[in-house]
Amino acid sequence: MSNKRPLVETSLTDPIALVSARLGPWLSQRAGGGDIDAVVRPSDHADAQINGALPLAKQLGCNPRDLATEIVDSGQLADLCSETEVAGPGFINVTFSNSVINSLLTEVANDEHLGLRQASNARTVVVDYSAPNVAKEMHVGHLRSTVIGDALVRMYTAAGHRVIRENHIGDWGRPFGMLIEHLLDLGEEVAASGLGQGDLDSFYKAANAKFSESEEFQERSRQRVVLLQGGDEETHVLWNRLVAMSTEYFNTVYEQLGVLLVDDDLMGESKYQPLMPETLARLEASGLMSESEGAKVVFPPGFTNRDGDPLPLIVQARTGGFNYATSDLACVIDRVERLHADLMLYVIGAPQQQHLEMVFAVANMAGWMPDGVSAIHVAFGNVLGDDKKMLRSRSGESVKLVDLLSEAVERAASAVEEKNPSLSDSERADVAQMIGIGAVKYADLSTDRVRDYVFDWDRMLAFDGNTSPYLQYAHARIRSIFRRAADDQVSAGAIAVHEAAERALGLRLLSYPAAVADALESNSPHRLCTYLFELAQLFTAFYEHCPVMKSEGDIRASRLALCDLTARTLSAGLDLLGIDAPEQM
RNA sequence: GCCCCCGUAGCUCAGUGGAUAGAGCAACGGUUUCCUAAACCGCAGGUCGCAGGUUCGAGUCCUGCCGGGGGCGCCA
Repeated sequence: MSNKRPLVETSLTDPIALVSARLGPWLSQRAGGGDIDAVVRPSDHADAQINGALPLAKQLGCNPRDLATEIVDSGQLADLCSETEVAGPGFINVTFSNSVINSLLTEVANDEHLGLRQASNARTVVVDYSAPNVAKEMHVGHLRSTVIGDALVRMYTAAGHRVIRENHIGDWGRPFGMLIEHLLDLGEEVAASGLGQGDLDSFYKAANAKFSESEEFQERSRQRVVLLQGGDEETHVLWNRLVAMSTEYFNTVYEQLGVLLVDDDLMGESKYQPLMPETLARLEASGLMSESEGAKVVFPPGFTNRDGDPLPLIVQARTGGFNYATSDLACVIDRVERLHADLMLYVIGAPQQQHLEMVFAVANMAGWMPDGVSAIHVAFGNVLGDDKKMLRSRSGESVKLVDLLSEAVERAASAVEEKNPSLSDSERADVAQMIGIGAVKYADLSTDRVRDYVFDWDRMLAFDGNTSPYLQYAHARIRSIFRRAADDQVSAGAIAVHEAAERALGLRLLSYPAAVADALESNSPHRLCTYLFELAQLFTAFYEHCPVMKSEGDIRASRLALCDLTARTLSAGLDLLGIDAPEQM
């Protein structure tokens, strides 16, 4: 039961949710018990359609149209709907009454959360995302994890949950012997000037090249790993330098990208090292662990290798070393027992699926994930170039994230310069930052995350279509109305929809909490993107057909209020995606 | 060989077991003394990869194929 708690509290201002809540108990009583979903959905045929009569009629063995009629005649909908009609095999098409829409809109307009309620049963959600490697460049592969994770953090927080961000950086393991030796060879100051300025690739590559060329360097590196793992003080000082230089660099990227990650969120591989022996001991004690080919392993059922034999999760290598399976298991223990996580999200690429399934399976077998605790792999696909292959730079290397972001801002700046020359240099720079970064993020968030997507500058920066600039522009247009309205001493008032375009816009505004819920429940930010795009389209239709400043009295006050609510909804929705909404552009 | 993911309009993508599968872009045709035309309206465009099955009802669920991508023991 505990894991059936809704992640987003049912909206009290969404008429679809109200109808659903109203009919649920009635249907349940009619069916003689059990939870019955009225299956209320937005409809092309009316404001909404109720589909629940069909499956229930089947269950009760009665005629679906008769049951639909019975539902209509029950009077349950009388105060919410101005029209109800039984259609087809047993659908009920409903039209919400304008007075209900008006009062709900006025209520939402006065709610700083726009109808989104705080979870009454807040969960503790750990979000594992970004995870760059120390002394290695951040590339487009980190973009997806960082951007999707950031959006999820913002959405869960907005829904009232306690969210713990964890940046599981790669700061431990075999390569660090080599990296520390290279640091010593270069001298710390030289290394600092390179790493600090974001030239991580050449540092790593140089170390790697030396490693493959020089046996002497290899030997030093091996010894250095031993020193590092043995807790040698001088080695740890050097290692700390290396980590600090990298994380400082990561922070500049996070700042440019506008994500919430800070140093307090760092929870690298190294942090779990001390927990590994105990993790192993607990596996041993549980009787799950066995030995295979010299390694300590656990065989979770249902996984097989190339030859069809059981596939082990290796928790201790033949050499005695721990690996990422061990640390991921230690991670589960830490998150459940120290952080008291209810829900653990792993924003990690799709190729890791089997590994994570095995880790979760073993953690479950060991009893480390009790009832009510769940772990979800929030998987994502690749970023592709226009050749439909993994995005690469012209030289064939992976694209540095910083280069990609600065190009986005440059492209946005020239677009803004062309379209709005009246902005000052500093205004243009600010706006270009919001548009450029927003475009990159939105392109990443607006399609189903599990699919690959094609990275296309022209499409993501277009001011038409399902893009961030389009949404930002819709917002900026509304804000410009209020700059003028301020001069006229007019203000927003109670909302009363009359025209079809007003009504359609108003209804969509009321479904903002449902859109957030949809996105959250499937950990799919693109559902929120789709909602915001449709909202922006409905706004432009409204703005086309319904004069705002040129209307008068209550109508103008109502339309101004609709404009204001739309701007706030766009801004809030974009904010949940980690995207800024400029006042002008 | 086994397992996972993806396949929807020319292109990029939405689509919660519900009615006639929708947007955007591109193309075509319109709208401009009008609040930001960076817009809007219209028109066209589909064997939802293929074949079975479950269901009152399948793009959606199940099975098998085809095509693309990925994974499959001591790196993370």
